[in-house]
Amino acid sequence: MDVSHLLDQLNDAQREAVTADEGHVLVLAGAGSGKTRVLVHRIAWLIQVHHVSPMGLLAVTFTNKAAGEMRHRVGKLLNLRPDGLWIGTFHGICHRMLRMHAAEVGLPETFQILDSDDQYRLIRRVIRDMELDEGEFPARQMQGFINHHKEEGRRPGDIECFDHAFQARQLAIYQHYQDYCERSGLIDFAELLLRTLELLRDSDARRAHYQDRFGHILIDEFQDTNTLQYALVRLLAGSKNQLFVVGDDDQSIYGWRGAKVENVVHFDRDFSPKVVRLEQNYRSTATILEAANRVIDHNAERMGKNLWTEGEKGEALKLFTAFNAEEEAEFVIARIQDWMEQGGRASETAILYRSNAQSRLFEQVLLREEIPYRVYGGLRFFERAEVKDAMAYLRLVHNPHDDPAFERVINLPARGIGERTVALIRDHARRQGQSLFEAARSLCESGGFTARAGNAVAGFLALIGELTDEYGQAGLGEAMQAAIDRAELADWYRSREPADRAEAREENLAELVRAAESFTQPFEDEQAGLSPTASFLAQAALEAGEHQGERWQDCVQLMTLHSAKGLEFPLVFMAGMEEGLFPHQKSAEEPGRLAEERRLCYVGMTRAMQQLVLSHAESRMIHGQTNFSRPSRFLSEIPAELVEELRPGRPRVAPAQSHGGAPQDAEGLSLGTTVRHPRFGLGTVVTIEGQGANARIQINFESAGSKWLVLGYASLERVG
DNA sequence: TTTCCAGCCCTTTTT
DNA sequence: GGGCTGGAAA
Repeated sequence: MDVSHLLDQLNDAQREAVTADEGHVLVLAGAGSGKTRVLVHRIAWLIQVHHVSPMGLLAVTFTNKAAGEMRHRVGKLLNLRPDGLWIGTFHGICHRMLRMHAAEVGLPETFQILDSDDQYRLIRRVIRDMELDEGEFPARQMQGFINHHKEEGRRPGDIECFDHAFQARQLAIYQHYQDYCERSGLIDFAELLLRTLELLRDSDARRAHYQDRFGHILIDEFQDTNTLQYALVRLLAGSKNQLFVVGDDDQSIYGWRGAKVENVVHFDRDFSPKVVRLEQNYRSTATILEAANRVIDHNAERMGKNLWTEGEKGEALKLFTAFNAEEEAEFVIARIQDWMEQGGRASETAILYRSNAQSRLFEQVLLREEIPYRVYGGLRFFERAEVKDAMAYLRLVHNPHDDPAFERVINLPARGIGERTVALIRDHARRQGQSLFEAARSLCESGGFTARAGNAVAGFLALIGELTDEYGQAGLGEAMQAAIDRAELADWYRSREPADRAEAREENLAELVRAAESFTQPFEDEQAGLSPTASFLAQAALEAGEHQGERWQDCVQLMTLHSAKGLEFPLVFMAGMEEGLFPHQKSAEEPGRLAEERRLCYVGMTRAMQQLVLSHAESRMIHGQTNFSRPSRFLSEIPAELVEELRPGRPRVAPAQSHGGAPQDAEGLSLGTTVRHPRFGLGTVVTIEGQGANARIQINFESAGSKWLVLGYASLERVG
């Protein structure tokens, strides 16, 4: 068989990884070195050359987006849909296994996944039920405590308690929370993994089954695996299956949420894999790579890697020092306008920052300049309050014992069921070991409520009952619509929120109905015996959807450095390069955390394809107070010869001109000249950088403010 | 029961 | 500076 199409487009190192024979493989894949390509081609290679059945392959990624892309690319390369091939996230794959063996792991058929918000609310509920001080045991912190232990594979009984009253209470909260989940058929994200691990560990039959099935296991972003995930991988691998692991220790930026870079080293030790390094970069200019390499060099304990490229040297990095954060934002947006003036697209530019709060200033300027932009982060579709409200009704129809769903909508919209009444239901439920739904019903029947509350609760129960009865014949979309209509959710938002806010919520509800209507159950879910509703609910929890709908628009991309991982842009800005902000204050003290900040810097720098612009402000408002800070230490780790410093804003001659060149170009523009621009009108030349058609000049326009323009493109007319 | 305001917190995020 | 929470007032 001709397999040249699988190898043609690969370089030597990539080919070595793709065609590796027997044994495990560890691919250390630098940024922009084509790791997804290697994974995709490896899968195709195994299927077409080694005739491995797609059924015998398991490919694991960290995000649904990555899984989707891999699935798509494998299909395209093989020119068919590889049915039976399991490609998914750790959580998605564990979920599927648990559905197939629900009874065996002690879960009801209708078990529901708790997302972090559900989990947080439930933990807060538990703490209140236990009558503990919420100041001493903040729910956020307890959520961290529980998830941390679960991710290390520890049940409450596995945690050593040194007879500390405080520690004992923390454990009690974990235990109560867990009991609550068991009772209501709920499972949080970490539990998906832990339950699966226990299933494979404790059941010889199941372990044997999956070990026999998956002869080849491929894992992406291995540096992001946590303890539980690595344990799962080891269990699934057994003694004979082949692991193909791709990762980059230099891009490990999630240590703070339990990821263990050490797993890369442990893998090397535990499995003695063939190690392949992908160091040729296909993304950035040589200058950008050199700068990034030099920064990451300051980290100790690296596995060692040096990115190189056959491509252009490219321009020097730019460094801008702003007086304050406002000026920094003005500068960045002016450079983007400049880029667009020259024919660049807004979507080719990204503004990266360390913390979300930094986006505000950029948004203000972008809004004023009427440049479309998109901010990553924030709430995603299925995390929006109105969507969760409507989904809670569907959850109750699917499983009335879903207490978090019950709590969410028992009085939403307000139907006169207050805290006292709900407390009564909770209390009854706890004493009877029932769900809130059952407790409410039995209290209704036994007349345990006041007349007023009783009517209200009966009304709510009847509503759920009606929806349940009708749902039998209806499709998912109709059921969703019915729930929204009957509950009168839209009226509720309209009655208590400003019109634009309420309208946005209504639009989201309409979108939710559309999503339900067009939902097609994944083939694998159907095989695992899930009902379409169960599939839909699970997917909403596991895959919360897009941050914002308008992807299509050509707009500037704003995001944190963390969310930029895996992406690339021709023009990248890294803003807020200041000590205290980046590296962040809270990470600066510990060497390990500082190293992670430096990796974050490396990740940011390697996003840039053509141009990288770094900026810092001498002062900025943080928490309502003006802070003064020094430039980030990472800036000083970049060799000076790779950086061009810009200091516009101050009326000062640019460096290029101080070397004797006349501060004037062929068209006779000089500082102070008045010019006319077709769009921006009249303005005064403030700064000139460079010469000839490539010269960049800053002009203070009378009405449009300060702009940076490239002389060759700007069609300026000299006035007077 | 609902609504409003003062006081609290404040790094990064996917599942 | 701004978003969320909980306690106090209507």
